[in-house]
Amino acid sequence: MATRFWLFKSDPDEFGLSHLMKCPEQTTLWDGVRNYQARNYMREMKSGDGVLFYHSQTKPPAVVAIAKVVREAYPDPTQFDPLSKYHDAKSSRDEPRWSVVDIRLESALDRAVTLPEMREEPALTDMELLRKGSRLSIQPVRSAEWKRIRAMGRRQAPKA
DNA sequence: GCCAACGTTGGC
DNA sequence: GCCAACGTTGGC
Repeated sequence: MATRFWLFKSDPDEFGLSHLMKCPEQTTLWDGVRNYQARNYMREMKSGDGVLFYHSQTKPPAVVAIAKVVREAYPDPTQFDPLSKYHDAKSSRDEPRWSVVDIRLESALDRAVTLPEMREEPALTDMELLRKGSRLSIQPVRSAEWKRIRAMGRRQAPKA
């Protein structure tokens, strides 16, 4: 199956690129997702899939790094932990409700690709991220969008 | 800080 | 199974 591409939103106040860079092997499990659609996307992911690492709640919000999926979906341990804010009493170990994948940082972009820039980019007009009211924290990204954003993130912003 | 959009919950 | 109420997300 062909490599697929995804966008992961993170709130850098909670867990952003600087946190990911400090993780052992710059790898982390993506825990705490409590939205079924986002969960289902994680369950579709394959090792090697590409990840756009996005900071929300920043001024401006922006894609800041490239990562990749290095472990496919498995149960989110926080759902079983009564002390976790992600604890889910309705989930059971026999039938875990929530999943995680592991992602590893590949590289920070040379320059952040901001949301307003993306809105101005004709090649990106169909992106889920740019849809009004789009709140999904994990979204599929088309191959052409992936390439375009990577190009925009190189040292010099190319002409549109 | 505001508020629109969205998902979830729970009463009926 | 509908839908109003509520909580959350996230850009602005």
